[in-house]
Amino acid sequence: MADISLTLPDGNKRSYPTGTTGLEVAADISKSLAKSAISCSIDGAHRDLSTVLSADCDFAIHTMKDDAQALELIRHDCAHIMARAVQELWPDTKVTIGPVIANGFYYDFDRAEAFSVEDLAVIEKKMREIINLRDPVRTELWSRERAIKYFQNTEEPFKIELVGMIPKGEDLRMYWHGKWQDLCRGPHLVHTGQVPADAFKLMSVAGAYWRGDSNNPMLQRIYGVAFKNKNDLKAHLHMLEEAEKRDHRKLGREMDLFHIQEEAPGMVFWHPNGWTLYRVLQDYMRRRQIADGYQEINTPQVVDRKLWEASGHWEKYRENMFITEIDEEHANEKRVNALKPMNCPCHVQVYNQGLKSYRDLPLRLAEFGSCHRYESSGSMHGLMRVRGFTQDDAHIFCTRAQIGAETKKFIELLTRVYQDLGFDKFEIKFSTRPDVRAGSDAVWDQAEEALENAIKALDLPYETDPGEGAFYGPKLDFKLTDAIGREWQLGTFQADFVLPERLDAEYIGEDGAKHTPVMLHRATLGSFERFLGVLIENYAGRFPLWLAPRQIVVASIVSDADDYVLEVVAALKAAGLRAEADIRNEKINYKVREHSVAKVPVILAIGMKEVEARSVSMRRLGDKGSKVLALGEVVEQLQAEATPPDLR
RNA sequence: GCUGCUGUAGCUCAGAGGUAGAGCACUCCCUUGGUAAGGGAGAGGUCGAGAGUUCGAUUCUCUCCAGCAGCACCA
Repeated sequence: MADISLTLPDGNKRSYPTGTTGLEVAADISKSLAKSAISCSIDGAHRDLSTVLSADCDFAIHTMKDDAQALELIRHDCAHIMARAVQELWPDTKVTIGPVIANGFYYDFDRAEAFSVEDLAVIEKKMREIINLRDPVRTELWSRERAIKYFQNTEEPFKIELVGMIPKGEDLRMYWHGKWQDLCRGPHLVHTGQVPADAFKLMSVAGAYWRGDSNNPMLQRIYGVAFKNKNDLKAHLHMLEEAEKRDHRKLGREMDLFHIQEEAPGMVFWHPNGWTLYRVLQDYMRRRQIADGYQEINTPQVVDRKLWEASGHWEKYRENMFITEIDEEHANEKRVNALKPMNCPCHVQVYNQGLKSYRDLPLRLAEFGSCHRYESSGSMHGLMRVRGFTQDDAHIFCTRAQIGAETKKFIELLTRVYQDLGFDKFEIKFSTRPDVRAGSDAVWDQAEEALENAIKALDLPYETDPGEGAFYGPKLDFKLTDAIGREWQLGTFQADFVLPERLDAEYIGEDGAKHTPVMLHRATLGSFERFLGVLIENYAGRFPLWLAPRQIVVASIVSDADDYVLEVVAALKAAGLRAEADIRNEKINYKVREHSVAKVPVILAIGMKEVEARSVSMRRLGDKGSKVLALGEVVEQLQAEATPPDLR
């Protein structure tokens, strides 16, 4: 048999007879390597050690020290071991798929009875038993027919469907550990004992549609996390606990920012603290936008269906709209109105008042527009996904030639705003023309080029999402990652060739003829609600002074200091700071603790020493100690710090 | 919308077929204490809503509403 040549990662070459397996190579290199090996890479592709080598290649043996490969295998094998455990415990369960995901894995099952949280512990126990068996993992290539026949016998309808989905000509691979068998592309570990028995945990059960389609039956998905060792698992669970602590819903309650109640699902009741935060952010955005050439407007929230029919929303978006019908008893005429789900049609109405010249363009109309959308009940989530919200919306009416400059201008604004608010990193997604679209290819060419060139000119990284643009134009989406690692699409920038035409927007060009302007829909924060949710989690409630709803509490240590406390509060307020007095009959320890828990950034403690010296003892949130400073000095320092970034 | 779970005092949660309990918060009293909980007393609940079973339901059953996790959705 002819030899094949393997190039190892260190550059050395070794020759073996064709038909040698990865494991045999490992054994040939060293006995200990054979023992610690978990998988191999053949020309960069991750494979089982049992893979038969049949050609010259770059070859590498992986051990548990190779994080990427080790974690992939551990998690994937965990999914299989879980599936086996479940089928051993409840043989009537049908298996489907079980992929690796961030930090772990899941497996989707079909079973008449629901898995309970208590079942998870039972399954975990069974999984440990399987791991302890150290069952060797065996694999074979099967023909399509044989696989289908097998799954018909074992009554696994989902697996039969999967076989049907695998492209013709591709091999089907079967895996076994013990008697348990599954269709899988692999690779897998050498034996079940290689999965660390103390580094995985089953986390939750939830429904998931078969193949992600809501027309399909719902399966039961069990989620698990798995790591290389117990410490990594512990660290991950700890991270989850920390993430839970900064959940904006929890902080919203603790910091008395807002609440949502049954009578108005998905609508926010802002409390004084939360509304202060909201207003500080809104005032900041308003200044930034006006400085950038926007004009602020305000448009109606309840608008006759005729406008929504004209804009196309009635046809395309009706199921997400709140419709209001006027009570016939009180109306002469029956009208059907909708709460606006978007501001754009109203903005065109403002644009349409009076004839516009090309000299008026670009015309930037901004509105903190209150919108309502009927979101499905299961999709709502605190402030992140609500039914009533306010966008920092604006529409730029411009010529096609102006798209590029406006794009660049907007991205610059957005970058500055995100930086000011503590987000240094965001991703840009550039979505190009979909198959079904309005407008000529020439117009799309021009718009796509304008958007892309703007990103390039600013030297920002972006990724292109071909075909994901709206039917009316290409778009840019701006995504932030929050503290819990979730990605939120906040900012957006969309070119629109359709709506201005539908709603008869026009301008007189240099040539004296009427033209249709391009409309650029854009939002920086997206909605105040969602953005504040992200902001709360990003700062874990510990806002920089300029954003903090409660900035300073001045607390007396003894009641003889109360008058001076009130004087200090007055001085701080006069300097435009948000300050409160705490002259309750409580110990300073108690006051410090309470205001620290409430995440007030600055506590000024006042005892008789401070009264006499006309000073204050300043404690910053999170600090252990305090600093004594002259009153005037503190006012000046805090005032500077509390100045919004755009006014510094 | 779908699957599962949950809904008891302002908050976090315990509880049982015979109309309820803890801690914190709140009110009052004592305490004037120097940087993350001083002590005592008191008040506070139609046990998410409706229907059914039962002598009796907050507890069991059903329906609805809301929340949570995930899925689907987010033109």
